[in-house]
Amino acid sequence: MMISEKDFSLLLFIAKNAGLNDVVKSSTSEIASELNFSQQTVSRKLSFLAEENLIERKVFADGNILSLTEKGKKILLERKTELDKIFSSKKRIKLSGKTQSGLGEGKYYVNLSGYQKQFKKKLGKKIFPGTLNLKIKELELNEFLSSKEKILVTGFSTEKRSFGPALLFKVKVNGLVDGAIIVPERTNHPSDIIEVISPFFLRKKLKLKDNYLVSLS
Amino acid sequence: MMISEKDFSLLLFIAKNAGLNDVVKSSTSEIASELNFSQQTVSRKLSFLAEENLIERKVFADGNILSLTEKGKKILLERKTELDKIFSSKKRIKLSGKTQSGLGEGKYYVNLSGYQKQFKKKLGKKIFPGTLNLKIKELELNEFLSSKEKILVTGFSTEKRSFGPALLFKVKVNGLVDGAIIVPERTNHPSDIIEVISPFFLRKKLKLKDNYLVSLS
DNA sequence: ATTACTAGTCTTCGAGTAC
DNA sequence: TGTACTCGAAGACTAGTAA
Repeated sequence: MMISEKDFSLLLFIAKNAGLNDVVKSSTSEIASELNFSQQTVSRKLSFLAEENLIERKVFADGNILSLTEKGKKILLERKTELDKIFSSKKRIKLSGKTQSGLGEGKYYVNLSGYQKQFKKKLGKKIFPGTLNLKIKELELNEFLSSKEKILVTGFSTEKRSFGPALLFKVKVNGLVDGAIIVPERTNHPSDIIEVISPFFLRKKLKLKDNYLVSLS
Repeated sequence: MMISEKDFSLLLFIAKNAGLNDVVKSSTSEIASELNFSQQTVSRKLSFLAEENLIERKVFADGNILSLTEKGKKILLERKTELDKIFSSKKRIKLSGKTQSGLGEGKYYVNLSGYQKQFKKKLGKKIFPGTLNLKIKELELNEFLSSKEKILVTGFSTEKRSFGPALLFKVKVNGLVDGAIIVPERTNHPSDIIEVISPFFLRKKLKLKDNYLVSLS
């Protein structure tokens, strides 16, 4: 079931006039002139909304008695929740860093299938087999990461050795490109270099060279 | 300009992914599969939204960079405000009263064109030339009225005499019918009788006789 | 890979009316 | 007054395809 904009306006009209738990009495032509629809459209749409169980409707000789059903209220609430989220989201804190040439270490780890599988599952996409190294200010990093959700990547063992767990923090690189900061869960040497993974080869996609300024948000 | 449901979904998609003040990069087909539209529809609708100045759009060979304009944000905010109102409205307090036969006094005052004009302007409809008298409990009345918005009706003078200002409080009679309680602004004798005006002849419309119970909300 | 035009199909609208 | 059916017109959608 897909409700149209006009359907939604009608639902809103009923909600406004009846409230969530009361009824409103009105005729199709009265509603029509209020919403700038035709009388016929209101008639058709009221039937539809009642059929879909979004409203309760009783038709009398002099108009309709209308109220919202639980399902109707739910639809309105869903909309409200979506909009609330959009307007309540805090301003993104940004973190700036400068590109560094990596040692190829990141590439090795990120390529391990024990990690790759989890990246795909938790970030939704296959990750480019390499990392972008950024030099940042440690103090800023802590503040930045504390505003982000932690995603845990568990450790695993191969026949030869074991690999520790890590944390991912989703970011937008230069405001556009999806990526994630990856840090070992228990790092013994705090560092001012972070590694960013992404479905894309970031150096190429963003045309980066060493010592270029990159923003994460 | 009337935006459709699909337009709105698209706007919402951009708002969710770009946030209010940032951009998002995506292709028409990517958005299409996300929203279950066709690629062509997304293309058409993005053009439309950009034309209507609801979004800013830059088209590149590998997709679009999209963000909300102030006008786009405003539309979302309007929706949010409407829904907030619906969900924040307190439960209506009700007031019960019993019908009384009036003295015809109310009818006289309500009929004066100096008042009638204001009724029409402030309540939106021509008022039936008569009042419904209800006997209520004064304590309940105060609480009830304090939850309502006051609408002021100004006094006026004719050649013969002058008429004082009054207050209106919009109500629903028996949960259905629009009406308003009217009280003189400076009443010298507090009373347990109130007068209700309405676009309709309430006694007839609600099939009332003396001493019938009527609810106001 | 993209975006977006064309053209045919499907959906939705409202004027005219019936009841 | 009401609601709501029919039916022709207008609008919106997508498959095919060009660029």
